[in-house]
Amino acid sequence: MVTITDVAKRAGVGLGTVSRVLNGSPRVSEETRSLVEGAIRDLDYHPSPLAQGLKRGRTHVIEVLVPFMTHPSAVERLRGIVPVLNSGGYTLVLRDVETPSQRDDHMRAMTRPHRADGYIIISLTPTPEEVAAFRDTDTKVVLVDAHHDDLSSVILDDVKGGSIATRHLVELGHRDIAFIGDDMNDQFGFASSSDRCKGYEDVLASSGIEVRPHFIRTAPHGRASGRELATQLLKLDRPPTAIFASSDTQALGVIEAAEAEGVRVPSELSVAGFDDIDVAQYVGLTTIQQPLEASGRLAAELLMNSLSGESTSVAHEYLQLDLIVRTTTAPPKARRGDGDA
Amino acid sequence: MVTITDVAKRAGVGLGTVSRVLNGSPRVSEETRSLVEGAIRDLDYHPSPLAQGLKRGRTHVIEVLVPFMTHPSAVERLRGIVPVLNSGGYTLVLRDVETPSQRDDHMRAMTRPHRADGYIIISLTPTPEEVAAFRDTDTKVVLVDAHHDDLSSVILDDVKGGSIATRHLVELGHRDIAFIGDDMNDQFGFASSSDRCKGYEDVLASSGIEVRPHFIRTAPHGRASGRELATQLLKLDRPPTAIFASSDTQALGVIEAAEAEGVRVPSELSVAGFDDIDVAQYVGLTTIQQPLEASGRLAAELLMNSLSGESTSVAHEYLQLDLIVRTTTAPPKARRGDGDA
DNA sequence: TTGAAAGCGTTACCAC
DNA sequence: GTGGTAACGCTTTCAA
Repeated sequence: MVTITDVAKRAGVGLGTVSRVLNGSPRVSEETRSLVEGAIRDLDYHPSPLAQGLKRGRTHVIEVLVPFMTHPSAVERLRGIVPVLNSGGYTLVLRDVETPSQRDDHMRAMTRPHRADGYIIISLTPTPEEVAAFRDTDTKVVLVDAHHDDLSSVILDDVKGGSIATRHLVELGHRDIAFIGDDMNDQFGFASSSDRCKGYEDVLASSGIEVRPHFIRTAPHGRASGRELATQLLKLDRPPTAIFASSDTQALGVIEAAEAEGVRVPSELSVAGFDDIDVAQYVGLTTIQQPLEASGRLAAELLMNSLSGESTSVAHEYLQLDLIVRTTTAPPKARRGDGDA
Repeated sequence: MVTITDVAKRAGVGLGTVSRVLNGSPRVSEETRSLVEGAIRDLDYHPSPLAQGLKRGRTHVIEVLVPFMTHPSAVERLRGIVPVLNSGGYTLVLRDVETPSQRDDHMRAMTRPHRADGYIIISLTPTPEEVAAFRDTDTKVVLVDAHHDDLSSVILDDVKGGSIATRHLVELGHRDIAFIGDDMNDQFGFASSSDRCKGYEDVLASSGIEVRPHFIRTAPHGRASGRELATQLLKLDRPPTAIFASSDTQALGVIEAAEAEGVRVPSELSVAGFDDIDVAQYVGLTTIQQPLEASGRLAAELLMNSLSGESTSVAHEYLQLDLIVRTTTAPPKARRGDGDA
């Protein structure tokens, strides 16, 4: 292993001088500088990030905390984060969160010294105690898809998104509209699903449609749970004519359920999702598009600015939402049961 | 920041003793140990990974080098890698490779000291010089979806996979079968695509079907390129009745092209892919399934074993391949042009 | 402008 | 068993 001492010897200077050259100090003569640079090249010397980190108190590492990192929306956000980190010369450490205890462990670990220079937290809301710990230890944090007044964040108006999707369904003529979302009692504290549900309820109420509790179903995130929930709904005496799922992943499960039950989409059942993940266009899923990649990019940029000391204030970036109408939503047909009753 | 010295003071012992407790040395009395453990708990002390790393010469970090980390197959492999690393207490550093120069930079950087304890390289084949550097610096490396005699790897028999897919098409009755794959001249040196092409050629030859060069087309990996290549093929005077794409991603592009050209799948064009990524089942894509997640898991396990000194030898794990017949392949129809000519 | 030396937080060796 | 100390590779202060 070639160290700074080796370089110093080779160049015939003190190791302090090599360090100065390395760090671009102006207090080095031109000749000395090129001498040292030559030695560095000859020896193919690269400073130890560990030693630098220990001395400087900074690691040049950014950690990304993300629940279920293989979920399509997480991947899209990462896609936005990575290039920004790269161009800033930062190393990306990925912390996948699959259980509540992992969530807690990682949140706690964030305030430990020598860990990372900054953190991007996706879809997870820190508790007040955790936020207090961030403040006390001056830990740089940016939230994505989660909100806290004291922390910078990149967010979207989930209530509004839920409204847009539901209004689309209402305008199509649907009145029996069900909602499928993430379990709101889960220990992760995902907030977006319940906010989307609120938007759903708002629109129903303002459209004079009764909000029926048995039309609102939640389960842990995932395609399988979406499918299961939809199957229950479809087996109801009076099933919904439209289902708004709070994520595309779950909407995909809904479509699976419809297929399995022999219910045609969209003629017998309209399905709307949320996110516009990659697959959505293949299945022609009507959905609320949120700029996932941009959200990652923005978050990374916010963090870079905070790290470079450019911006010290808390910022909240709101993302644009768009309704993408594809082929899984249509006006409802006259209900089979309606004539007979 | 609380250091080992603080703990030592609090416990009223020397800092060497604290270190011994930390590292589970047997040469500590029971009483002293619990005294120290109490102090550690009281102070919520956690050793600095930087200082430990510097001293020990190990970082407890595993780097994963992956081209286009957001590609579905990369994500699936990562899904397998993550839990193994976690359970081993390792931190995951992700290096996304998007350009040849990034590839080279990261490969070179791997042999630098204090970087990571081990590396998982996905879909990238190191050059002989790079392998020599690994050997000289005793760098622990496991390859996934790439092969080198001197490096442990998790691989599949791409030639065989290409054969299986092509044979399926031949058995269906196709004789005009085209191949679409990754650019073999690209600077990444992806080998799998060309191996799959070899399997394709083998089967054609042994089936008495002429291998026509203009039926073999390659371009940089991606859906868009698959689409473009397929469009060219479809516009030929005598277009193929089946296309074997060396990846599902490209096969998806082929299907897009067929749609755009008004060519029906599978009645007018059969399409087979490779990988069985998540989307494949949605579009009913016939494909060669490879256990992507398992490949990540195996690679991580191989690396863990190598790191723990359990296994010092080079190992090559072969993955199982399965043909998944869905709805994008069917016997060819009598060719429109055949009667007229 | 440069060299020497202290110190970052830890481990491991050497005395006791 | 335990405490002190050197050393890991680097940055930065202090003299010169």
